[in-house]
Amino acid sequence: MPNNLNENELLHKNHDRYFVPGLSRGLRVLEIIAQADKPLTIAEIGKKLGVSRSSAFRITYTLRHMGFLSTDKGDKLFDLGPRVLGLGFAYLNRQDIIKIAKPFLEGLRDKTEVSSHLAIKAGREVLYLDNVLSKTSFVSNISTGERRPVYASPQGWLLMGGTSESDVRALFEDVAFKSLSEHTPANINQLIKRIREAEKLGYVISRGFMRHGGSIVTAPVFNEVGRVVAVIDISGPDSGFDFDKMDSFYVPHVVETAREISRNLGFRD
Amino acid sequence: MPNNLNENELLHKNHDRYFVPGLSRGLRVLEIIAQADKPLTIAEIGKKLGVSRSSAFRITYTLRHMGFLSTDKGDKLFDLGPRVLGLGFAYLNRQDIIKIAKPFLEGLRDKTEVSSHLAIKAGREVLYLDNVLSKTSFVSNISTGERRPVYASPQGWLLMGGTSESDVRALFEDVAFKSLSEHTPANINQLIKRIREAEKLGYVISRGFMRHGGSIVTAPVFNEVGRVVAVIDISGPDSGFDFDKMDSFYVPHVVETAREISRNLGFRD
DNA sequence: TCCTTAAGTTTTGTATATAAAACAATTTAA
DNA sequence: TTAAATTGTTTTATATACAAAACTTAAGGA
Repeated sequence: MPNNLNENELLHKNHDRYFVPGLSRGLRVLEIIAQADKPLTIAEIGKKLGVSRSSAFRITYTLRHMGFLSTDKGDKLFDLGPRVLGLGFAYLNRQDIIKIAKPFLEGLRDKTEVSSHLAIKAGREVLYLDNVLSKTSFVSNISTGERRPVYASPQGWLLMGGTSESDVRALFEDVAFKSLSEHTPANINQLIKRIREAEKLGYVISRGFMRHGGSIVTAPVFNEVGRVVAVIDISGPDSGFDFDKMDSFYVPHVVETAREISRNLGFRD
Repeated sequence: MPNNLNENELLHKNHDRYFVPGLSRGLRVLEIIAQADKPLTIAEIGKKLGVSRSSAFRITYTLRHMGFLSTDKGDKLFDLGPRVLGLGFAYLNRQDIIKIAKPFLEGLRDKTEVSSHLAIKAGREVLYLDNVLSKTSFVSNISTGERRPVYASPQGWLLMGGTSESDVRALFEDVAFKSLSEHTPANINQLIKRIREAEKLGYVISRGFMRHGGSIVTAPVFNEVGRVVAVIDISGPDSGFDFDKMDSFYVPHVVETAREISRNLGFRD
């Protein structure tokens, strides 16, 4: 994984002066373990991080004694510890937008009978902050905390609205565009086109996206200075939608709900 | 908060040799900000952490550039950044407890015909990790990812079992006890009483809790060292329960299911 | 207005965290 | 079974992270 090394180098070269390397590396160890699909050894961690075994040893030692990492009985394999949990949920608890949006999402769910969601942009990913489950078709295939690539999701395109072309290019410079469906843009130029279309239209409808038989209607939420700060959507299996009423029913409801949330964030049309 | 300092000292004295102080302090900055109910300045962070302003500056600089902290427009106030979210949810995804508990929760649902749930403690909140819907009485009013205040829920009291009185007081020191029903403790003393009762009894029955016409039967799940790590419950509208069979039927089933899950986590009575 | 205090930033000498190397303990291969 | 390779741990010389002090800017108070 040369990516890990590159990111490390990049951070070091750019912000050398005040950087605390031990901290940076420790947090990246947590993410490396989070992304790995199995517990890792010290040697593996060191290799992925691009540091010596002795340094990896000291970092894991610190994290383990603090409760951010746990080990198996032999102290050979490191996995995430319970102390990391507090951080993620503390973040969620402070996002006022969740509390503000909640009743509107519930209203939208009740009107459309489809699960509704709230998401923001976190780096190159769409991050789901809340989901309100449909009462009729029980399930949503998205849960709070889940992430999707920005480039490959309609919510992501809306969230990039208002971003300059050069900023978009900078953000996706070294990203491989994997084709997740026929709608996935294959390169940056196609992505920029999608972003501009979504921006102009003010909503996105997607059918058969990311997985078979799922559909999405999504619209942007603006803050007091008119920037896109979040998106809401209704989504679920195709069986939950009446496709004849897409433009006349679902879209207006989603767009209007997004606008109401925006107004509660201080947005004035 | 002298606690922060003490913990720091302790860690240093005990494990001096291989400790990475920058990492330890950075993570504690994240937790300090997570626990604070407002964004903090560099000076405040330094004070709470017990380090100089210049060190606090370097730590926040590092965390901010990595996306673990965000700042307001003036770069004066620091709050948690979106990157922390990934860590918490990665932990949840790996917690075998959800997979281990699932079949037992389903069995409990089938026997009792009431929706069953799994929850853990996350800070001052009860966090629902899984719900298994009743097939007869329509819905559960709880969904995965939802949170309830620890002090106001029977599950929360059980989850606080084994916690010392002083730790309980510290945790709820600055919490306002809102009365959510006639069963809600009105202050810390009443809460401690509830916790001890729940701990002694080994389960909690609650009728008309949190909302009209809802009941709960809940019991604790223990890990291999006998600590409470989770709770399970059955809950739903009163219409789903046969109240004559509370003690003879529902309670034994819930308690026994909790014990089976505990055994699968390594607990030995 | 000027003075005082406080907070953020930068510089710098020094205490110390770090990576390499050595060592110990496993695991793998022949 | 023995040798070679790999991994975890300890030591240690040195590169560097740290706290203090200096500097800069902003906020209050008289």
